[in-house]
Amino acid sequence: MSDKARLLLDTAIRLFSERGFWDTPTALIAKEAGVANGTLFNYFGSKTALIEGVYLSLKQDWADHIDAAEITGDTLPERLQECWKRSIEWPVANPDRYILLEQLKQSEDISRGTSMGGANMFAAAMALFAEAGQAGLIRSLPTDLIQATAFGQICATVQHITQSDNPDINAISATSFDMFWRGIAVNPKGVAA
Amino acid sequence: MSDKARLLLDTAIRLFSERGFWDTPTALIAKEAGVANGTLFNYFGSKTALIEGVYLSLKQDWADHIDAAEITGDTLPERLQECWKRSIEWPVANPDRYILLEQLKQSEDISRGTSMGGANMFAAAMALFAEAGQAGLIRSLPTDLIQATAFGQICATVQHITQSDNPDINAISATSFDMFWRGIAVNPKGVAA
DNA sequence: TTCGAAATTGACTGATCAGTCAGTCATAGA
DNA sequence: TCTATGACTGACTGATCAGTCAATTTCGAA
Repeated sequence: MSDKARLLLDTAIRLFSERGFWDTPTALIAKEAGVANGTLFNYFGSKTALIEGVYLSLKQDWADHIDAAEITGDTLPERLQECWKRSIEWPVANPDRYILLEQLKQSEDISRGTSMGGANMFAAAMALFAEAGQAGLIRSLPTDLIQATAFGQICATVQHITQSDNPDINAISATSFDMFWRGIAVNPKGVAA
Repeated sequence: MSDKARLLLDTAIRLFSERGFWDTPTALIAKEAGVANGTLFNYFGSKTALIEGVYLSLKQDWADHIDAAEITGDTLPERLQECWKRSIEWPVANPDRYILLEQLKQSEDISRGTSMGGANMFAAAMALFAEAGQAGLIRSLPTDLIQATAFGQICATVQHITQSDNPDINAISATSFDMFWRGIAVNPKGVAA
């Protein structure tokens, strides 16, 4: 990706966060990025293409945070908990970007193809779930349901943290993972919150 | 609410579902509702006011479904499970309206005041949680986190059902409640999925 | 230094649409 | 029947904006 495209994306992310998609003319994005109106359309063929670019960029940011370093931990649940914690950190650290991403996920402008494409944010976690299933640590439950539940609970945790004063992020993250793990584990005793 | 306002709301809900907010001109809503352009603005002062009306109407629909009949059940967990099941039924039965509601919840057009206002969809469930807490059935966890988690897991369950072929809604609903209850209960043994 | 291709520019256009308002008309009350 | 009321109408306006394109600038290669 060229520097100009990167600059336009970052400017768009900032302005979309501040003003919303439909109150942010492309001309303003170009102006704030310091390029001409027409230049924006050299890099993104339409406003919709720009919005899709923003979506993929935010998703990639989140995925990169989760995959930033090797997942370590003695036991599978510990490694899963590490994934869980990282998944919560990015939205908490980047609330504006997270809100924007949530809006885009629902938006009619993100085609089904685009919404599926790009980074799979939870590839690492999914692999660990598969391993845990093989190891007999998880009760027999639909994989889809486990994944959707995990994502739903992570978002719920983010919301709870965001609304708290002085939250202890690590503690809340551990508590919410404990709730989740008790729900799916064959023998949840092994993990303390 | 007058018949005309109701008619305009229903027409708007249908068109917003079919075409999205920003591809639905107010003139089209009025036309499809069989009234003049200007009449829409007699009932809703602006397009934003109309959108907020749609949001409140959908939220009320969902709440009405949950509160449709007295919650019965011998034990508190059974009554909670009944609430859980009803909460899932409406989105599954009205996927278009549910998707629209999710979009609106994120939308910049719904002011914080509006998003808080209107029916509290989970008032009945909240009361039951409070009772369960008093009765010592629930572990010590932040109330906020429990509520957010419940909502997140319900939405995850809806997503899972929506993506399934021939889903057994009652069974999945029971399974997902079981996952949730194991997460928060002092002694989850009492409830079988 | 010259040349050509590619990148950049920004004034412009054509279409869209929220919201207005002067006028119409159905109805109720006298 | 006559009149007053206000709900309703729909053509119109003023502003907005995505996207275009001919002109200009940049820059690397010869």
